[in-house]
Parts: sequence; structure tokens; C-alpha cells
Amino acid sequence: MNVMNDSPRRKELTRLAAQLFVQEGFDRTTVRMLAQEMGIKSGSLFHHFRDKQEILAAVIEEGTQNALVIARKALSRCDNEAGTRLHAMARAHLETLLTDRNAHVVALYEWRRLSPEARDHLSHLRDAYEALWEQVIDEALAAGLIRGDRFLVSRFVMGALNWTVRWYDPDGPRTPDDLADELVAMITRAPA
Amino acid sequence: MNVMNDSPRRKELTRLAAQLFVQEGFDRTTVRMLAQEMGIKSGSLFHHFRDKQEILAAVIEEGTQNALVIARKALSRCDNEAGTRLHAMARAHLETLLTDRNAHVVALYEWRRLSPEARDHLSHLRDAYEALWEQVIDEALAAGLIRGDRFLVSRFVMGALNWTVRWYDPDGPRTPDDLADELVAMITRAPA
DNA sequence: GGGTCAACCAAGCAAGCGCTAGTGTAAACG
DNA sequence: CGTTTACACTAGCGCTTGCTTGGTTGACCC
Repeated sequence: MNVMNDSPRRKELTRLAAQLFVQEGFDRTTVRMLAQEMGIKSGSLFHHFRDKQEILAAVIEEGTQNALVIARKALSRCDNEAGTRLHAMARAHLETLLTDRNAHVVALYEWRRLSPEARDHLSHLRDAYEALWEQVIDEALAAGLIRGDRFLVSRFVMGALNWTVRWYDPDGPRTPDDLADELVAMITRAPA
Repeated sequence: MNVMNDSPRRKELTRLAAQLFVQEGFDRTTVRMLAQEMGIKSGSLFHHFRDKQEILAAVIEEGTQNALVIARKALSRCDNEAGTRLHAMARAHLETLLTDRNAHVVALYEWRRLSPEARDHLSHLRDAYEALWEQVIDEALAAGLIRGDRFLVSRFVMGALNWTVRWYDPDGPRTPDDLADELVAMITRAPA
């Protein structure tokens, strides 16, 4: 047991772990399964991670950090029109959720399995992401595009979007863009 | 090992199990923890349930059946106006979700842990519940109250509602009714 | 060309897991 | 009365779990 930095090897292992965590769930994924998927023996795992919980934390950190970057990029790329920004945010959210899917499903489902310290650290990242949403919602409210309570609306919207991982079929006829269109149309007052 | 009927004792044990499953998650809840919470020894548990999975199935069945009954009652109690019915449905959903909370959280989080047979059986119950939603959404679409695709809208709405178990604080200032009001207002075109 | 170091392995420990077998007991039943 | 039934207990089997220990390998470094 030695490192907790982010070597390239560790990044790769984290990616593989995310996949297994999605397939089996955190608790049902044994260190032996993880090791086999990674092509090493179970003992060697603890050279890269202090314990099993740290693997989970690494997966979730990766995913959340990615989501933040993508959302910020999407917002910076569009003008200041509230509708456009709302749209961009929804699209960015769905894109991360459905392409970099594994890490996000883990973040959504296995959050409670984190150790208190890890949860504390990661909740700051998550809050930063949610703040982006609240800001965009605020703008849409100010522009009269939607109505209601800023806190509730942003929670409802994020709920609707996060729930997609339960039913969305990437091989079906609908693209993530379609979903974003539909959602924005549903909550805005002006016709699309 | 003998019975799989629904004795009153079994109902009570199921309720207690739901609470533990929420607190710890299904996998982390051991039969010894369950037994202790129930005031018996771990071996005695298997007099009431064939195995641990059956306890989970019982919890989820209870919750889903309850939700169905409550939603049907709520719908039958209101007139045929689409807005009223949409409202009633949202309120019923939130009420079951936030009062009979335990069973529903388990159903949402631990669905994947069910054995294939149990999942098959319970998915029929769940489908019946979702059909209620799609029907109400259909009526609202026909009345011009909301717009969009019936499938997507109902999924978005259920996502927004189910997500509430993540952030809603029953001791906070907002009542379940407040949430239902806000959600309906968010997605309908006409002013509240 | 000896030293360093990240990466890996073999072996296994202690604890905990779901579940079973066999028994006890008190109320309900004919 | 004797039998049945529902519920609980004790004791533990067989297996898996996360993690540790001590040692080996091969690439790189001055």
C-alpha cells in the first residue's frame, strides 16, 4: 500500500472498476472480480488503492469532474440567451450521462456507500455542478421562460434527467438531443 | 422453512426489513441484523421467508401494491377534468413516496437485486402503476394542458417525482402538496 | 552494474456471510 | 388426552469477504 496519486495506470483501473460497479453494484463487486477484470491478482489492487472504498471514490470523482468540465464548456460556448443556455445545459447533462455513463450511474446509485470523509470531499464537487444548474434556471426564470421556485425547479429538472439512466435505450430511435428538446419544451411557456 | 403466505407476523417483519434495507442497503443488511431488529435469532427468520431475496421481494411488493391502491383511490375521487387528475396523481405519488417511504426507496434502489423470477412478477405490478400515469398524461395532452410526447413526458415526470426521495426533507417548510403544485405548474401551459 | 522503485504475485488470515439441521415449547384442535 | 401447528432456539457448516504479508520481477538511472 503506497500511492494515492493519479497515475495513468490508476485512471485505467478506475475506468474498469466503474463498469463492474454498474454491472454488479458496489457491494456485490468483490476485489477478486475487480482484479480479474484488470488482469492482475486481488492483492495487487491494494498497491493502487488504499482500500475498496477508495476505488469507489475515485470512480465518482472522475465522473463528477468530467461532468463539470463538459457543462462549463457547453455554457461558455453559447450566447447569453436564457433559452439557449437552458438547452445547452440539458444537452450537456444528457451527453455526460449517456456516453460517460458508467461513472455517473455509480455516482447516482452508490453515493451512500462512500465513507463519510470521501462523501464530504465529493459533495463539494457535486454542489459546484448543481450550482451551474441553479444559475441557468435563475436566468430562465428572470427571462420569464419558466416559472416557479428556483430550488424546486432545478431539483425537478435534474431528477427528470438523472432518471433517464433507468429507461433510456441508446440504441433506440431517440437521441440525447431529442430528450433535451423535449424536456425544455415541456417546462418552458413559449412554444418551441 | 415452510410458509410463503402473508401472515400478520410476516407483514410486520417485512415493515422492519424495509427500514433496515433503506438504512444499510440490501447487500449490507445481514440476516443477523434483520433478526435482531425483529427480536428473534437469525435462524428463525427462515421460518417466515425462504431466503433473503424473498424478504426483499416482499418489501417491494408491499410498497408497490400500496402505491397502486392509493393512486387508484385518488383518481376515483376526483372529477374528469384533466388538470385535477394530473394534480391528484402527483399528490398521491408524493404521499406514498414520503409517508410509506421505506418500501419505495427500496423499490427504487434495490430493484436490481431481485431474483429474475421475482423481478418478472413485480414488474407487472409496476407496469400497472406506470400505466396509470400514462393515462393521466394522455388526458392532459388531449386537453392541451401540456404538450410533447406521451412516453417522454410521463418518464420525465416520474423521474422528477422519484428523485424527491434524494433531497426532500419532511421536516422542512414544504409539504408534499407544495411539491405537487409546483410540479404541475412547471409543466402546464396555462397559469395556475 | 549496483540501486531504486513501481508493479505484481502467492499464500493465507480473521471475520463475516447465508443458510441448515435438529430440537423445544406453548397454544389450538380432535 | 394425544396430535398438530406456529414459532422460536442452539449450534455450526461451508464458503466468501476485504485485506495483509513477504517476496519477485523488470524497467530505468547515475
